[in-house]
Amino acid sequence: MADALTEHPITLPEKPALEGLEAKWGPVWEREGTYRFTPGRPRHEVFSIDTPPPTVSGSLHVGHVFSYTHTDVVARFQRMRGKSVFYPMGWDDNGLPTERRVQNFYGVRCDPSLPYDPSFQPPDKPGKAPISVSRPNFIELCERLTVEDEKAFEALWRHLGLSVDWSLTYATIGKRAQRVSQAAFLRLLRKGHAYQLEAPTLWDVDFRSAVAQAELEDREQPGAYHRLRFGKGDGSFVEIDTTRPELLPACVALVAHPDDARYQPLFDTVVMTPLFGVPVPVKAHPLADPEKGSGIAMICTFGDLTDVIWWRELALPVRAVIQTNGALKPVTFGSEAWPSHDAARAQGAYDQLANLSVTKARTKIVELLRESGDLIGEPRPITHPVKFYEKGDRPLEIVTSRQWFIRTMEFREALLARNRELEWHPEYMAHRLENWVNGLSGDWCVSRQRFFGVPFPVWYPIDQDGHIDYAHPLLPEEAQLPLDPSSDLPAGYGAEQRGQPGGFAGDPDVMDTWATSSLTPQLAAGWPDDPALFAQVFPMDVRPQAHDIIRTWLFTTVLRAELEHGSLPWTNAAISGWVLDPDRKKMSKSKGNVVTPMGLLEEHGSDGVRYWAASGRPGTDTAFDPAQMKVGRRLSIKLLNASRFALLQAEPRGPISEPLDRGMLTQLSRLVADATESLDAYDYARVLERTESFFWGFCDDYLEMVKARRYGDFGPEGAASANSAMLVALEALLRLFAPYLPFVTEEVWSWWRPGSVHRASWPTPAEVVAPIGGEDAGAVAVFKDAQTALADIRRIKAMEKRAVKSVIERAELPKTLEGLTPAARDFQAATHIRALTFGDVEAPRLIFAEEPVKAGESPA
RNA sequence: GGGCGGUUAGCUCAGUUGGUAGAGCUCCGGCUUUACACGCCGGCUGUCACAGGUUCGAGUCCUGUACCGCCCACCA
Repeated sequence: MADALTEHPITLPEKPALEGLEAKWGPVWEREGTYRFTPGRPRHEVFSIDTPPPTVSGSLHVGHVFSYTHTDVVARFQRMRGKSVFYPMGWDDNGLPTERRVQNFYGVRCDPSLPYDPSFQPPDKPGKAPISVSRPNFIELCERLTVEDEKAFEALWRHLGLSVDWSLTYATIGKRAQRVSQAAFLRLLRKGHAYQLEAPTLWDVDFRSAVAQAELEDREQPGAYHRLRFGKGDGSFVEIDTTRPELLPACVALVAHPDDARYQPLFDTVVMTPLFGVPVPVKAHPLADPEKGSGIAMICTFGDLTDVIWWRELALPVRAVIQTNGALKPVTFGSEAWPSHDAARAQGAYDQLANLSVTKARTKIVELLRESGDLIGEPRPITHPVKFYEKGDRPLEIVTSRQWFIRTMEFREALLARNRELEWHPEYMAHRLENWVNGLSGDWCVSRQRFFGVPFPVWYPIDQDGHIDYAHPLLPEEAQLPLDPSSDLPAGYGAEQRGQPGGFAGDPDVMDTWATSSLTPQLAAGWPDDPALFAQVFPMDVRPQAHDIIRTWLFTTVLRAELEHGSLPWTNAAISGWVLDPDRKKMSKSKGNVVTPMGLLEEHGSDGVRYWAASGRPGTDTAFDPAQMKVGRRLSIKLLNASRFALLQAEPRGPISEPLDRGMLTQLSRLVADATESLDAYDYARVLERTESFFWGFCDDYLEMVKARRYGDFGPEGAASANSAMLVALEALLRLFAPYLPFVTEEVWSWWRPGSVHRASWPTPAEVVAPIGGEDAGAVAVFKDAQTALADIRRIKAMEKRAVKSVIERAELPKTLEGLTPAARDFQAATHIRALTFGDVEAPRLIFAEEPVKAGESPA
């Protein structure tokens, strides 16, 4: 048959091997532009990926290899289906990890009040005292350092075989990222979706910055209930439990449940705080839990988020004592804010607390309360969850400060509707976002009191008295972006007016890192400067990411796309699990169980490691398992050798007439149909499993049974049928495996097919059965019976410890296997059966040609 | 407290619309077989977490329970 497969010459290596394939093919792919995105194609011919940008100041670990492989499999599949794949790589160099690394590496500190110094060069080695540099200089240093990190990352990704288009890279710092972040922010501001407010805010006292709800985590901390008594004025007392006695001076009310009969008589009466003699009202509120403590609680400004709710809903005054550094600020009793029945005593007590940290103040006040007799009994130790900033070391406080917010609360319904529109893989992950949106308690606080990050592109006028007029911000034109209000000037002002009465002041804050990360689709897709590219790739097809950052990255990206574009940012969210160590714990550095990815790739081969990764099902945490990598490596080697066998003697060729050949191809076409459907649904693990399973059957049963015929034992027509079928199967199998094992499949492809397998078209069921004129279900039945009988014969030979090639003079098989008759010749050749009959027997009855191997055992 | 996922062989996991329990690894035994000893063939191993229910029939569907894990929560 003069088919297309013979047009290309076949060149086979003597001894094929996996070693060196990464080094061989990586440069070829780069040179040939195999993975290059083609601009200009219409949206429906594009598959675009919102690649997660790894944090470059960190290090890549096996978890990255795991999840990025999943994305790459999908990318390769879509490319083979004919899509132009937009597969960029981002570098996340924004945020605290980079800030710290740059500080330490160069020995510098950022001082946003300094002007930009274009000639600044950092010292070769960091000095003892940190050098202060301007924010623009600091960002330059960051970009310089991360370039080195990015090179190492890229080398690893290339070695792993990610089919990223390396001409499409972006960063989350630098001018472009700032321009996008600032432009998006200004648009929100002009639409009224961003606003500024002075309000109680979650505050990290070490970072001295506000943090957002999404950045919180609970940690179990030791604490203690302290029972305090408040005087009712008639000589009797009411007792409350608190874990934060140091906030007693910040107490503004007591609260109990409206239905709590014990405290109903006290509602709207006034009681006196111990030590300080501050009169506070007793209030009723449904959030008070009668079961907790004594059933009545003190409200402080602010001990926790419940205090904020009570304070707001009960319209209570503010008596803040925690400063931004976490110490208690000095206050004056007898003042308007701190009335007291005994101001001198109150001040005497408080002066011992002022300027102490929270923990020291707690110890001190317990001492004072014990002396005064207001502490009832001793503190009862408990363990309770306390809110922390996820990167912080001390519990969060709540501090009143001016912050920027992006509206989220009023868009909750819209976001829930978008969530229903989004296709999640696996589907159940949608609950995570739904729960998070339903649980939102406030708008998104996006400002951070850090130096490094994207500045808010905003200035404020300063009036003649030197007061900053926050209500009338000075905004730039979008064309001016990016800018830094600490060095750039608002229109109509001169540099000498900075900070002067009648002049202006730049907004000192920077944006939350998620304010930039939430724009990765826009950042990668050229928004707002390249509308053609943007239209070609946005909304993107898929966001791949892990499940732990659904509430942060995924949520904020959906929010930003809704607010800016009124659409989803992508149509699919593919969620990958974590890599767990064999003890089922998350792999982590601190546990010392992290393996370097490059070492793994070198030991098991990239294809071997990818095999392990791709066997982890979407959303499912997967055990780190080198044994699976060895299996993947073995599969790759098998692919080399089986391909070599198929190609070793590819002539003669001709019509595929033999039932085993036709049955095998029919099964393969069904596999192709299933694989295509599953990959469309992101179920890459299933496809690998099915394809692998077929392939082993192909090698162990099909190839073994057609071997003799293929070598010409039954004439040229039989050989031609086998050869042609094998090549059709091989060509399809290589393409099915290509997304998973890109190196070995490319190697084999290069022996006999032109171009790259990764640019070849994805196989279709019709194409596989075309040479046999469509599916041949009858041949499948023949193949299956032959396989069953083959296993039976092999079992008997193994049990009797006979050689595989030992000859069987006569065999009688159960009638249930009679279906193999059309392939009897192949079957008998593979099993070395001379005469074959079928009868009413349960199991095969075999008469071997020679005497049994074991002495004393009679022939069957 | 709310939500989600899981529980199948010693280990890691498949099991598509209900129809006689599977794979790989491990372990054991065998085989120099003209693609592969980086190989091949075979064997052992299960009250499908538990209790009910629906059904001719349940690993699969329904209800409940237990345990593991994750996410969330206003945690005095």
